[in-house]
Amino acid sequence: MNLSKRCEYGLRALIDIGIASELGRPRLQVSELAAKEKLPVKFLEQILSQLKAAGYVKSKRGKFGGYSLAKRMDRIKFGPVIRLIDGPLAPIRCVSETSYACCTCPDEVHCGLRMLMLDVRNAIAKILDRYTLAEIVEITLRKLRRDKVTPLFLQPSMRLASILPPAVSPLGRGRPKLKTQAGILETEEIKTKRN
Amino acid sequence: MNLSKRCEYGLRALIDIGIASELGRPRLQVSELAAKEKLPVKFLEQILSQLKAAGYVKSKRGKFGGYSLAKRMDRIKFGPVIRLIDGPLAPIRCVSETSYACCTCPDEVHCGLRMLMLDVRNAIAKILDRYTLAEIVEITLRKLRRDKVTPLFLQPSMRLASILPPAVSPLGRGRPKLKTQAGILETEEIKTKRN
DNA sequence: CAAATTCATACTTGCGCAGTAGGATTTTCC
DNA sequence: GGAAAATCCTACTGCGCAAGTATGAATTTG
Repeated sequence: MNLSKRCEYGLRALIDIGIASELGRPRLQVSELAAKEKLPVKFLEQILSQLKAAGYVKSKRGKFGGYSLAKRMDRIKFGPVIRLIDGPLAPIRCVSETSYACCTCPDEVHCGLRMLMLDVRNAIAKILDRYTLAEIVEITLRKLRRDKVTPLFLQPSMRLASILPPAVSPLGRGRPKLKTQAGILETEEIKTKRN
Repeated sequence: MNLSKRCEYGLRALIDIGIASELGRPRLQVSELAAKEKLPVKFLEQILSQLKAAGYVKSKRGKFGGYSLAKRMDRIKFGPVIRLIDGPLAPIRCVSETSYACCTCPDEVHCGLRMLMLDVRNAIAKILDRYTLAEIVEITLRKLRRDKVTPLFLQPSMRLASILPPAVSPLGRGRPKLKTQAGILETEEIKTKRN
């Protein structure tokens, strides 16, 4: 049930670019991204290259170049990005929608494990194929603003509150609707219970 | 989001032993299990050894030996078994309940990826930590009976319908309650849409 | 004792993850 | 035009782990 580092970094980058973009800096450099998230520059470079090839980001070369989003944030769902980098969401191939392969079991129709894993796959896909980058960015910004934290790639002169006054998006769009399902993302407080 | 073969085989074995047990054959040999699911004998042997060490099955050595369940089926949940073999359910460690590890990101509280993955983890755990072997076995048996299929490790002389007459469990317990959530497992028909 | 089983341990083989390395190409500024 | 700063491209590496194989010891039954 693991997300690869490669995929994790890729998603982090997308979210960061999305946030910066929403705050008026549509383009970020690989070195900035790597610095913020503390990850290897050259590795991230590769990942962004892959995301570019898949049409999620576009780049500008040379001095003051960098990466920006290639499509609208509300059109970027997480499921497809993860599938691109890590392969199918399904725990086992015989329940994959996008890359089915039959398994070794004698009777797929009456396979208990398959039924269980189909449920798991659907639960995962229900989340990852519904949430868009726009929603995650919006929620993150709301939390940042609530706690008066300034994102790192903003110049200290740029204040988050002044850039994004409460309840008004700089893009003029209303706050995205989040009527997906009962999830952490909808709640204001994240209860971080560990053990 | 992958389940390892090792884990898959282990779960298959548990389910098979559970089914056989419910049908009056509480002990199965590794060779039988391997033959039914078409998987390598020695590999499966290793896996069962691990499951034994963890207290899920017990074994009898020598001629006519084999493996049987070491605890009640309704006490065996899938989540812990998968954690045993494959490690944490969480896609990234910073949202793992059972083996948390902080990640490289600068601000865990405001990390959008973390919020998303926490939702995914919870969705997975909600299924795997709720369903028990007893429920999966019951559902499988019901489907087998409905379609008049005889499990392979039954002698042809043993008829499924005679062993498990409709709506009456040989153990005398009623049919398990499945009020978990809307899932494939509850529905009678599995819609196997692929593409 | 012989056959059939589990038990224990070691070994193999290949692949994929997580990077490194080095240079080519493009863009901007002086 | 040239230097600096970025992306782009390709190759390479280390190494850990998944997925088995292999061999034999210990145990149980007939």
